[in-house]
Amino acid sequence: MENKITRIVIVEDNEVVKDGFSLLLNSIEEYDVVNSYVKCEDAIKNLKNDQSDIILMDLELPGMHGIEGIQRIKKEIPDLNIIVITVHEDSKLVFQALCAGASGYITKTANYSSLLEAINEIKAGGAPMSSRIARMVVESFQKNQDSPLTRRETEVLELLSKGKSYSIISEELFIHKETVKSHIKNIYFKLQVHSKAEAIEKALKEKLI
Amino acid sequence: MENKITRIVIVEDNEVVKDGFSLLLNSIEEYDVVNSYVKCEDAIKNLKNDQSDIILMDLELPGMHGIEGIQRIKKEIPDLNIIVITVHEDSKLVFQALCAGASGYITKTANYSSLLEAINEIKAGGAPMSSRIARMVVESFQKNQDSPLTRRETEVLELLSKGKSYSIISEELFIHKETVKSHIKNIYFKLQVHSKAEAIEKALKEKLI
DNA sequence: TGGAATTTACCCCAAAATGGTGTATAGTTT
DNA sequence: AAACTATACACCATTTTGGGGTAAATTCCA
Repeated sequence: MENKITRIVIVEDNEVVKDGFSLLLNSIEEYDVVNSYVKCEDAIKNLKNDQSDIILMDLELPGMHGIEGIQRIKKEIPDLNIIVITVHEDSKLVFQALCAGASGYITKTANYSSLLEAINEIKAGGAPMSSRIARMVVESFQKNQDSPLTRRETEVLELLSKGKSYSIISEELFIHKETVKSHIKNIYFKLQVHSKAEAIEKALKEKLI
Repeated sequence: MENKITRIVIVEDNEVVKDGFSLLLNSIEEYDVVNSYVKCEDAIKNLKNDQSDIILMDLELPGMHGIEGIQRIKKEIPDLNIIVITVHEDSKLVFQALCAGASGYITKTANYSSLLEAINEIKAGGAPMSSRIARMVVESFQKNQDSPLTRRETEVLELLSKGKSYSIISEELFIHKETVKSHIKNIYFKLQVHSKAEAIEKALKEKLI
């Protein structure tokens, strides 16, 4: 198992970076950069031929955007691991890439060692991320610990945000439907809103649920 | 900056592990284990006195559960970094801990070096996680790339899941209200459901939205 | 280029859900 | 003792939802 060669494909429009990565990785016995492309489209065309285990991918590319590319590649070969390598650290792109199917997200840095680490991480079943990205990802889970809502109200709002009606909520919480209504009245008052949609929007934005 | 001592608190009911960690960390110049506890309650009582930068925390503890403990600690001192150290890898606990405010989640292993790495990661503003945990976290973002829904249907369902009514959805998508209805009818048919709540539940479970 | 899939739009209708009033009691926590 | 929380009920108008149909324009892909 250990001496199987890891086949790598690179998609990167900056030729210098692309060739740099190729040289670096090819200089290592266990890695083989089977192909490298400047455009997603070309990488997708040759997916079957390349039979790669890992794709290193930039996001801002000529033609198809990297996010779209990730989606198409994962749709075709779900087990292929894609590592995004970019200069962008803005959260929108990060989450879009992860949603699209990226298994790692690292930022271009001067040192190549983090790239090698990332590839080893992926091979070990991990999800390599640079420090800041990892923190962003973890923080996206964290709830606001200073919610104005009580425990019960939060619970009700959570069910409401799953599209459940007052009746269903009352059944699931074993309380009267009118009680659910009371809770919702209080939620609306505390959040200063006047409808379900507004309440959910505000709750999501402030991470109350 | 670099020569500031990092103050660490340990909460761990296994005395052997607790003392092992303490010894290890105290043997390093820049770390100071200011206190260690067997129970969350005690750690919380001494939060102000301990003035720690980092808390290493087990989850299954006598008395208050670690998840609850994390919540209380973060509520009191939001900037305190908490690293969960446990044997459990089940996803529910991981996500609960992250939601509660943990900044890292590593599993107890034989080697201590990963513990030191984790602490360095945290100090560097990262979010240390063991490979499997990182992968779980990243996978939790990934959408199902084989959705039976079309782009537009997905869009409609996403808005529906935010509690928006047909009217609001139609306004936001600049289409007729009846068109929204058509999309929703098709969504229900494809997902084999008969209500909003069922559709959202199924969509969330199958990661269609 | 031609058929399939997608997106758009409309009709009817009854049941269900929502949101705004207002009131009130038991229990918990501080 | 006071404040907060969770519970429950009544009335009422408006909105929303879901089920039944139908059908045209557009886009995609083979």
